[in-house]
Amino acid sequence: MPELPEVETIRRGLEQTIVGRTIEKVVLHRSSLRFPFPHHFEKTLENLKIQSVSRQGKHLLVDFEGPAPSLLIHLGMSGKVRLTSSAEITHEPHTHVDILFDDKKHLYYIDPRRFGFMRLMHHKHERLENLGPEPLTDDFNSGYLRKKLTSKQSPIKSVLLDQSIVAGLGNIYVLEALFRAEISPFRLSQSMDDPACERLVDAIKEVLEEAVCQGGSTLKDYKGIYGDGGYFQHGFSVYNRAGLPCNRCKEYLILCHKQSGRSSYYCGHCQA
DNA sequence: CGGGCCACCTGGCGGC
DNA sequence: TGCCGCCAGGTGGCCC
Repeated sequence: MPELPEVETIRRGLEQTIVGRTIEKVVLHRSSLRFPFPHHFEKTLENLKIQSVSRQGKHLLVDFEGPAPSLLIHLGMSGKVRLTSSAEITHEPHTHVDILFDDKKHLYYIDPRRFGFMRLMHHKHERLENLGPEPLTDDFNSGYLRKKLTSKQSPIKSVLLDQSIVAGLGNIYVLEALFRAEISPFRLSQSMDDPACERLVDAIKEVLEEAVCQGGSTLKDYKGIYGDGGYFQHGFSVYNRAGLPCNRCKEYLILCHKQSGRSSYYCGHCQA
């Protein structure tokens, strides 16, 4: 589920509910997700008081008061975070982590495919290696993008999926932004001139901001920390719309072609 | 080294 | 009904 808008929605939900709370107990229902949990993971977190919840790209970062490592969470493809009162004990399948707070609420981590992971970051403010700029900050601008694109041999879509170029985009929002910028996902990066880079940067910011406002996109899985879905999927122009009419030209049908193993949806008429 | 491809997992869906 | 192949919001590692 999770690209930047979904992770940001979760971050906002957690910020309002767990900041100031203290972890009483951590229970793991398996020893690894994508990677093994750190040694002494549970004991390290117990009795820590949450100071803030932040986000870098698709990563969630939980910081604690006092000298303590930060908790880094990546949701992979199917990871979900659910906050429930003590009354709701309903464990859905694939619940791998159970964190109990001092107000007796549980934070569950659920992840059927187990592509997600958790880490402890011991160096405060340690930058996540290899993460590019946040797309919604001024560090991500057309000058920056143009410079990054000139040396690339690959099509524009692959570059935008590279988290070291810009952090937080995934298949959905890359394709939606390319449609808005009227740029084909197959266009070679080197052919992107200044006007094209400006259109693309604007489109990326616009799409992400709208999606964040709507609580992200819910496809198969739910997303909010209370199990509530987002609404941006109703605003898709191309994603999952193969065979439906393009809502810009109203004439051609949205196409779907594989691009390095993943589906690319686009309008062959509006995007060049 | 850059870029393409596969593997890692489970579940849901459509087709036969 | 049942089985099979294919697909899915991500990304680290391998290979050329």
